[in-house]
Amino acid sequence: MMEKNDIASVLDEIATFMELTGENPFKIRAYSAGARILENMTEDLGELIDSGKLADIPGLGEALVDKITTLRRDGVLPFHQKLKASIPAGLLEVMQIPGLGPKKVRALWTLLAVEDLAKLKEVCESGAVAELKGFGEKTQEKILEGIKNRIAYGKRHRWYEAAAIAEPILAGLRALPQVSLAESAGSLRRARETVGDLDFLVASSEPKPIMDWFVAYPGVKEVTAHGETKSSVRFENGLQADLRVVPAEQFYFALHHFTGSKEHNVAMRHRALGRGLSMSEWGFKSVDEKSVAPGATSEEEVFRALGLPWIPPELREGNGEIDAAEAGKLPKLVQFSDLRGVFHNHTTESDGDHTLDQMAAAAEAHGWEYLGISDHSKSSFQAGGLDEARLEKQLEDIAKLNASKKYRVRVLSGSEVDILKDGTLDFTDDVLARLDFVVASVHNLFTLDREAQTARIIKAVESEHVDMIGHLTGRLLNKREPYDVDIAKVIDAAAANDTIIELNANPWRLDLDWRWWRRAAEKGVLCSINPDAHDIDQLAFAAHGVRIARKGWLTPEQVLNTRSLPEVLSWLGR
DNA sequence: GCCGTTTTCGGCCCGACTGTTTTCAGTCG
Repeated sequence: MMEKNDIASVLDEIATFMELTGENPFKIRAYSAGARILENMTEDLGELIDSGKLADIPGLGEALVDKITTLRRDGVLPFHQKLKASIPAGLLEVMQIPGLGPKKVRALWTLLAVEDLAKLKEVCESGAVAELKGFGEKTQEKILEGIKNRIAYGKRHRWYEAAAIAEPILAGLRALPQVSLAESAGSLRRARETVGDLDFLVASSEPKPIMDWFVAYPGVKEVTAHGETKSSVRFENGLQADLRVVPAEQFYFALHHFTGSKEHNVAMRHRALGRGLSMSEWGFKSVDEKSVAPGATSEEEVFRALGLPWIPPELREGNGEIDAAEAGKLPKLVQFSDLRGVFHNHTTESDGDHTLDQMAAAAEAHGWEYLGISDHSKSSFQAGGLDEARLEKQLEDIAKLNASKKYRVRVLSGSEVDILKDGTLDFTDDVLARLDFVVASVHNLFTLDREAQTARIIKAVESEHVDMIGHLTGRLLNKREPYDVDIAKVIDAAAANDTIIELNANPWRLDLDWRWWRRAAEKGVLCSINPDAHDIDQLAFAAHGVRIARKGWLTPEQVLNTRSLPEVLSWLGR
């Protein structure tokens, strides 16, 4: 049986193959769109298929439903296999080289027998590529450069790394005298966990000096485009950045357009057409050309023209945000300033870099009412996990610190207790009962099969003393895949047992993923935005968690640590 | 391949930029 994301990959592969065979572009788009739908779907695919409701999803017609059903059931699709057999597998990688699209790859394949990157490199180095019609010296060089850097180019960058590059550029753009408005757009503005490239948008009537400043920015390794209204550069680490300069009256249309997502824009354009307006990054145009189309001096006005309230960028993923906006049901999203404390933080007792006292001082500086300390338990030997005696000692230290009234922040005693292989915990119930809160996490046996991993975690969810489950899937962005766990089942168990699921705000983790939170919250699962800080600076990771919570449609009411200390203690039953 | 108050065919976003060629095709977003 094949899972959603694997089916999506097959559909994407079909789309790429069809590009190479010169299929109808709209047919290709339908397959790609189908893949995106599957990836963004949190409903159980098996249930949708069984109930016949898969076909109700816009974008999935008879043919795709049929193919998805076959893939899920058989794990293979004859249509896909046949297509695959007709095209060299290596061409998929060739397609990834910047500047190479289906037409050029097809030419390389049919005219120079290029079937993989090795052969591509060879024919570039021999000069054969530059001889081809439609190719030339520059293209040939660019391909070689692309082969050399393909790993760096292909990689998506974690949000905070992209943000660190974007912020000074944005500040620099705003400081230029020719610039009246500047924003960053794209997936950075939508707060995706990873960012493919940076999109800057500037309003100005004098683009040239702005473009010149941008392409000369320190750290730019390569200028891939330098035009009147658009320039593109690439930085040392492979991250690409685009800058577009538009007249002020187009700025908010362009900002909306380049913020995306693509799916959101498609839905917005569709809505505009229903109101007699054609919508693009340039603005509205009246379809009948008789009436004057509305302009916009803010993003709010873009939405208002379509009868909608402003939709926060985090929600613009084409997952029903427009329907919700129309119905007046957009969530009032949680904000960083709503947080009144944080759980799940470490000290020097286990693998943290700062002492209990230092962590408390740092939490106080954030203005928080409480700070939850949860060092590792004894089985996490590699992290200096605490045994019962050291935990006892830490309990006393925390009690003393609180009693001293040195800080106004109340330190809550906890443990990040290991979930053992069979789902039992690293401490016995009587030990756990003495703590203010308990986070239970998996730190080993990442490769257990789905059934065993799920059962193990659910057993912890059901444990009387476990208040929250830490980093549910264990993923490290760009580094380690999530472990194989049936998240929907864990969510159901968490709802049934009043167990919180953590939103681990470490920017490598951002776990649980934003795609699941809306469903979890609808089922009644409470979230806790936990920095998992291992030093005083990492307490600020909570901000990353807030962004992901917003992406997951969460309101302050659905997040435990927006509550006051008395409310939190009451919820914890202490 | 999908969709439909323009409904079973015919449209599906389209403009900027580059590199090639010399007026435009291909790529990208």
